[in-house]
Amino acid sequence: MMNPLTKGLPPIHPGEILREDVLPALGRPKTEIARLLGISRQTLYDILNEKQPVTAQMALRIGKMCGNGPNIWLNMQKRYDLRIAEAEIGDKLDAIPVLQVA
Amino acid sequence: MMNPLTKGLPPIHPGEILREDVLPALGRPKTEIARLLGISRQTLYDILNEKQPVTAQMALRIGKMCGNGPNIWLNMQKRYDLRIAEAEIGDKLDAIPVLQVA
DNA sequence: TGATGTGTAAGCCAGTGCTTGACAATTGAG
DNA sequence: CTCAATTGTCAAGCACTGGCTTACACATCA
Repeated sequence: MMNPLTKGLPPIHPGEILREDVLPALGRPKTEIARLLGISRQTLYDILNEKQPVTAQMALRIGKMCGNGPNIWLNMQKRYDLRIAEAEIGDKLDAIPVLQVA
Repeated sequence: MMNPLTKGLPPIHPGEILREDVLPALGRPKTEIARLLGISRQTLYDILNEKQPVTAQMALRIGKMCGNGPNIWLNMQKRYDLRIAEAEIGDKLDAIPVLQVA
């Protein structure tokens, strides 16, 4: 049986949405976006290239700029992190017993 | 007007739930819990004392042991992180404009 | 008595989030 | 054409974090 966490969905990094959908829709130079977000240009590129996660602070910034709040972004990152973590320690998880409440 | 993120709820660290409710219900020595989770005793104490966050890996471990999955733990941590981050950069957020879709 | 658990502290290490600075290549306005 | 701005990427640095080991004093209990 398939792991219930997976459900066939690929792990999507928030940077992908930002790069593919959001920024194109805004239609502004990335240099300006970074300046408006109050972060370095390099950091923005790292997120867009999925080399850096969307932290809570970043989620607040991006959520503010997009007008949709931080939760969407942080949730995406959370799901992404879970997938990565599961791939990393999934085997060790089997060794952890499910404890019964005494 | 109150910030919609806050809603009067205090930011609860997952370690508090673990310390106050879960571990007492399990009724096992913390030393054993740490061993079963596959983490160091110190790390467990740091989480219980809210000095370390519940990472994705930790959420998987704890979720497995408690039988309720990782999401609850990671969501709690996410909400907690958002509160902290908001307290840290809340003022700088005001400087970020809400961009209109061109 | 000795083994086990509790709580805390100190120090270490690898990794991460984010920064600045620099570079070559490209685009666009006057 | 020319010059300024944008793009995409690399390298190095810095402060901090997640997790570990080791250690200590105290409490509990077979």
